[in-house]
Amino acid sequence: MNSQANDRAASGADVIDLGPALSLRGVRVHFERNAEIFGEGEPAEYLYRVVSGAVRKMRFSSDGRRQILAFCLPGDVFGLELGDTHSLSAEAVNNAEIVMVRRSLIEKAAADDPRAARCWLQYASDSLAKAREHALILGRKGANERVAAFLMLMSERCSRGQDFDLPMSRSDIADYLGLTIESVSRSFTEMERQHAITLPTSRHVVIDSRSTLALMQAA
Amino acid sequence: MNSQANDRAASGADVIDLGPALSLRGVRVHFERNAEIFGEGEPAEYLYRVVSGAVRKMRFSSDGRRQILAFCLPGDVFGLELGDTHSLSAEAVNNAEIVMVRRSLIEKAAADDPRAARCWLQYASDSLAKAREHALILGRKGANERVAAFLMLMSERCSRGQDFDLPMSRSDIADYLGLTIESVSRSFTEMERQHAITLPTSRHVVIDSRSTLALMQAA
DNA sequence: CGGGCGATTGATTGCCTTCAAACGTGGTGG
DNA sequence: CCACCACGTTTGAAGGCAATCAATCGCCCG
Repeated sequence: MNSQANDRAASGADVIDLGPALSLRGVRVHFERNAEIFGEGEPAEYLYRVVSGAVRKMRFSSDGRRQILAFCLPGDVFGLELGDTHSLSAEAVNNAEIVMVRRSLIEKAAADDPRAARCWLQYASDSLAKAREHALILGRKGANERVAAFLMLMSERCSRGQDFDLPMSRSDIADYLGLTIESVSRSFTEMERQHAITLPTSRHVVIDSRSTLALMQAA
Repeated sequence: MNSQANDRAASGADVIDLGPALSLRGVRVHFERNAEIFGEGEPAEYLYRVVSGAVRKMRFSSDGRRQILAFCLPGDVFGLELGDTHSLSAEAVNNAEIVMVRRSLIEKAAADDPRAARCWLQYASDSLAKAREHALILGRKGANERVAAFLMLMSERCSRGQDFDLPMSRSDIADYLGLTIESVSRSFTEMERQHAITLPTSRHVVIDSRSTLALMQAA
């Protein structure tokens, strides 16, 4: 069902599109749940685009704690580096279809065409905005606020109505928000108790009151 | 001071340098302590470079809490946007000399010269790396870890030996690290107690044991 | 000398983490 | 088809750490 949407959107799903002036044909690859796509420090030879499924970008702090910096959902491009190596790791959250394009193609396009360079710049700028938004969430003190903000984000990305499926586990959410899985779970329960959401299953979220959710996010 | 500005022997103090291929002459301006340099949502007509002093980049969450996203120290470039408006505010932490350059000059240079475009890209990429590092600090759980990590960062930037001056107040540090001023103060005291640092004054930091500090940073 | 501001210290509260156990679901093998 | 296990999730109880409230200190400046 979602293959329909994706096939249509890319008019050939094996293309990576960074803007009107930068569209490149690539190879489609399948990654299984929890498979590593690339690791921190590895040579950055490709960039990637999610066709279906989800990807987590992550790093480990020196004491072994995992930090998830972002989730990539269908349509998102990731792994594009300026330097020679990847500055973080990427894994498939669940079974995922990924398109890969050699980075050298991007570099050539950017060197030849200023408009392509601008597309690349736009991508970098968007990444920065997302990273700042994430830092803002992490700066929030309360667990409920963080989880509410996360749900608002995900509903904008995933939802075509009032409900959607979370691609990732509680553990992933916890590592993204700087909390424990127990705290995340408790926040979900609390939001259900306040009739902001309903959870038919642990992964399926129904937004009952967007305003209540927005309230929890702000305070 | 105009004669100073025209003096090329100023070794480019009134020049913004984004790399070998992108160097632009600007105007030097003075900002007083706590003066706003630009506000969130304002038109982004200039980019800036710190000559002396320090600048804080910040946003406010919906409930009024201030979040500092980064400090800019001498040499740092800030305020360069791809869109029409600034995505955050900037204020002088203390009296500061700032060089301003019209953004249109950068855009023209980038459109004409691919190497200039690449410098801009490099700047964006560096900003992203810093934002991620910040997110990593905020994701760490302990207050001591955050403050230790902050001191390590600042000592790399500010210090030419074992000691340096912090340009910003405890309140600024707290809003950067997602803590309260009391927690920051207690962490400083704790690090003094462990003989990692000494504080001759509240702003002047002496690093007594970099290894102890590194240990606290890790966890 | 007095006032004001930032920083430190102390006492208490509250929230999140930790440790622990129970629950539910999906998958496998009997 | 059902029993059973594994895994992710939820819930409970207790402790720890940072926030909060409040008072004092030190310093700069008038």
